[in-house]
Amino acid sequence: MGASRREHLVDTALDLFRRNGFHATGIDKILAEAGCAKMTLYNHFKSKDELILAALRRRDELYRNQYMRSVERRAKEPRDRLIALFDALEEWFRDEHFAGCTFIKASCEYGRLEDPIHAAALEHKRMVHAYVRDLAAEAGASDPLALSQGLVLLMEGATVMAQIAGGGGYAKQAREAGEALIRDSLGS
Amino acid sequence: MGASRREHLVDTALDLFRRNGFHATGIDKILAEAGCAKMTLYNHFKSKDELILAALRRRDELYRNQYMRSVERRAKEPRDRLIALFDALEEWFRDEHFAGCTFIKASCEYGRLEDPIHAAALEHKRMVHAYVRDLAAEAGASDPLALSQGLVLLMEGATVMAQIAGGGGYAKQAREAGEALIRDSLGS
DNA sequence: CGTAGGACAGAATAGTTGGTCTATTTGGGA
DNA sequence: TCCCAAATAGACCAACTATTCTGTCCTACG
Repeated sequence: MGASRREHLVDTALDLFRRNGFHATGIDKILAEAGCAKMTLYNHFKSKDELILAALRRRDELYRNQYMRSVERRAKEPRDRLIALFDALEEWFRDEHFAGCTFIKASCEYGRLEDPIHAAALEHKRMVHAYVRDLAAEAGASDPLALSQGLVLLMEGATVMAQIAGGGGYAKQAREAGEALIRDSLGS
Repeated sequence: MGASRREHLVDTALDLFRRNGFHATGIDKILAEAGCAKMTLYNHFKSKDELILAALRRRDELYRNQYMRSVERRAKEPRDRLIALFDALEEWFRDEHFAGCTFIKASCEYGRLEDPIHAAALEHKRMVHAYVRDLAAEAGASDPLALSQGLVLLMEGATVMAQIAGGGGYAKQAREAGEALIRDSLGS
């Protein structure tokens, strides 16, 4: 169970951070939940901040894998996949464990741009946005960047509103607006 | 200076909350910044949470006044005002004190929907969205609610991205996508 | 079998948190 | 000028924070 103790620590930390926030989650609570000793934490990580960074890396890995897989499972054609972006969002929002975007939350709690935690959040967003841009290019948009930027803002807006309002039909609203943008950029 | 001590306390608390977050801002820091004693805080407010709620009320009042005024100053015709929503956003993002949306941040740090602080954030969003919906109706949109929902998601998305990326051209991107939605809904 | 590494519980660290209490000083209105 | 309400400074509290250290135990490997 050697190497997996670290993973288990990161996973339970991520879960608590997502549910209760970063500042509000003390180390003692993480250790109690994970059922391990204080020194095994500080053996694997220099500080709480490094544990947070590890948790964000894990979340990025999990989210991108899950989300992109969900999009690609739903549609094969690039254009259809642009629309599937929003259906995959809806699936996420419907998850009983949905608690908003962990990276938006991280950037809220660690607001200074030069903070490594904030930088990790920005990096995650960049990766997701690059994925959307690539899809828009594959779909043959006249201006893939502009289209993807519009879609991305709708996605982020829906995510933030789903978090604040606790669900609601925001993915559907975003999808309808997104379809208009796609029509506008790809015709028909 | 009697009644204004309370106001001054709320203002400096709001400023610190906006810059450094809610959990990360202790009452001692607020009191030091405001230059007043602990008992005058607890004389006016039952708890830190109540001070936060007062700060959010103040922020709501300030923001809506400023933002709507900015929109209405920029354009007279309802349709033009729909576009001015994004120009007013840009003005906000460019402000050197811009630090993201305080209400999104509050909902991130107080994630439970039943928390009064979270509820205050939702209420603020509802008010802003109602304003956009009214503008869409005045502009004669075929489906004012649908149009306003699309515009609102673009606005929230741009706000969140401006916060994470620290500025950038998100207001302009949102405006371009918004213009497409408006064209789609109002013609020409 | 012996030993070395890892994880364990738990105490001690020093600092901060939100909140209470008291005793003193201030300032504005009658 | 007097008085009362409000603001003040500052001690005090228990609980919590992240982090370090000690000492014991278990397990896997040589």
